[in-house]
Amino acid sequence: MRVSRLMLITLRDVPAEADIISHQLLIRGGFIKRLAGGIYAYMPLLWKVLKKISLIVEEELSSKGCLQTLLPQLQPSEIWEKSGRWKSYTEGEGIMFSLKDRQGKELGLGPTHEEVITQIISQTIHSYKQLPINIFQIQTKFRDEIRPRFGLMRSREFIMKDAYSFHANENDLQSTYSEMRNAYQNIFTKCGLDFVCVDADSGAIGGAASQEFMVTAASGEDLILISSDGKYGANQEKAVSIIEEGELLEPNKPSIIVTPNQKTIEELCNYNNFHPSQIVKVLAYLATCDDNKKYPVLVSIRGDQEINDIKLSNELSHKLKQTVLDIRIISNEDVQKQGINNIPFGFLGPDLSDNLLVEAKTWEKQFIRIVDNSAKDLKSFICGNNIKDEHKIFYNWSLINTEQLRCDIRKAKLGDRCIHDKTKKLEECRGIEIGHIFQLGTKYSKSLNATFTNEKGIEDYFWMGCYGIGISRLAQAAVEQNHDDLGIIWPVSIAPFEVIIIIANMKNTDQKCLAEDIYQKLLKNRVDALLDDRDERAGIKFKDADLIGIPWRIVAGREASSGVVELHNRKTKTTETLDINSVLKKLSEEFNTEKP
RNA sequence: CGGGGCGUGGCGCAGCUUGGUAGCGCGGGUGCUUUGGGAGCACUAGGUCGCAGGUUCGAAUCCUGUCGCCCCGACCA
Repeated sequence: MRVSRLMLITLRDVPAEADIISHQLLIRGGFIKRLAGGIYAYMPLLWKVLKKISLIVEEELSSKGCLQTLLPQLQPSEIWEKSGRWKSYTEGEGIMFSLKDRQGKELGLGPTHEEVITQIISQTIHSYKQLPINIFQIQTKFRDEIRPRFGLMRSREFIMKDAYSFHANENDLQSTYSEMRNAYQNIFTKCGLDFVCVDADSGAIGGAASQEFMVTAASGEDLILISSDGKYGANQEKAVSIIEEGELLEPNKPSIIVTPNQKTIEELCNYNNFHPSQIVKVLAYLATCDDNKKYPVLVSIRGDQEINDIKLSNELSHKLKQTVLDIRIISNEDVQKQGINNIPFGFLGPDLSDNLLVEAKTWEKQFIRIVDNSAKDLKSFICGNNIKDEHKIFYNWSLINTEQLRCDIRKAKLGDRCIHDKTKKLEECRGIEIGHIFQLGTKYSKSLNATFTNEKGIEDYFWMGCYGIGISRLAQAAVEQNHDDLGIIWPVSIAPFEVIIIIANMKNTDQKCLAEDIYQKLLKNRVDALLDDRDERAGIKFKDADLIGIPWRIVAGREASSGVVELHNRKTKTTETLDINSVLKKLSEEFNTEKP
């Protein structure tokens, strides 16, 4: 390709719309153009990057025996209703774009394809002899994000590779799952990325085991906790740890203390010389569920710890046997709307009476009571007395007369000890999620009634896995991780071009001829070369080459008349002066293509 | 959804307080000079100032509404 025909338009100024470096560089380099919030055009340069990433993915998955397909993006609501996701994906903060056709039939634009593929496989595959199947597509996905941002990192339309596997039993699923994990490691390594694989929450997709692949970067949206020995890594949403030892409250006679206006843990500690770890903090949540009911939830946790809303939501879903659509702290406003005015916020105890809910208009009339291990383990503690300006002290759980569901809903954090080795501590870093693999189990096959005949001749549900890679996000993550003050430094394997040849002065015939000669020979050797033949000054060409991040640069310049050019490496910033044959030889070796 | 900010040629911005129908830099075009790190000079094209009302003799500027974009938050008694 010649730069003169590339519609390359680079910007000198940093665009106002972009906040993080990768987004700025992609716009400045002419890789993307914004059409609307969270909707971008992939310009020719970026499209080449996306195709290279796709090719790496396709080759790796093919080698693992995966099939490629292309599924419909427009999907009928019925299959989503069957799987039970239509409501949670379209209502409230749902992420699915939905519409009605002229018949009034409801349709959605696919944010993911579990329903579609499950339906199709169940109609096609009937016997265990045809299993396992692992099928994938690379396609545009649509998600109506609450807040699109950072360019391709969180957009409403994006390119994703999604794969789905079908198995006769759980063992087979597990072996494909680990094969896919292996494939992902190969893919991201080939893409030249620094990444980690961490345990993850499976979120709205559901299912059992799940892991995420994260490109480490300071601007990452996810917080990751990793053990100092590297053996354990998890998204904070999922992370577990051993809690720090607290300050023991020596058991004594249980009593009531007066704590005027001491509503926060901090105030309580300051006035009474308590340690936060001696207090049971009680928070009131409201969970909105699939059945349209709103459940008040009372959560107890050790005073110095924080609640992980994801874990809490999962525990509630499990207990209520349905999806929790939303979970949030109950506000004063909520309480007033319900016509309940006597909840003594700031002085709540785990045994807050259900009688307070009698007047509630739309809420369930009973608290679901959950206690985190950290609080339940306390032998003697302080907690609210359910009366304004009063706390209990030296209390223990035998004095609390309400049934409590004990579980882990605590947010693991930096410095906590690791489960696998108490001497190791958790460290924090930020990551960009570029891949996610799930063992779905039989969740979708059951809800969509997708069965096959097993070895015994009995109808059985498919065991399923699903595996995603954010192709367009990966491209931007690569930029976030590989740039300098001059611009992008693409990893060679996914660079839009491998080599750029610059003609320093277009009026110099020697330079032009030499550059043209090298260009043709590189193309012949299947090196992906770009020739900057624009009638521009050398400086502009250098700046552009650096900005768009081509890994190798050849300059036909001053010594062109003697057949000598410069070979410059974008990443190492090293330059060699070589004759044309040496350049071709070196690059051919570099890209492992045929010799000239 | 809540809070904050911004909408002025393709891009980045000034002008708005104190109304008098637009300006700077980059970019585009033409010409000359220059030619190894975003050149210089000259000429030139391009905007009814997001949109809709209102106030006024007169609105980019003041008022009301509306739309769009960006940022922060969705944090805990």
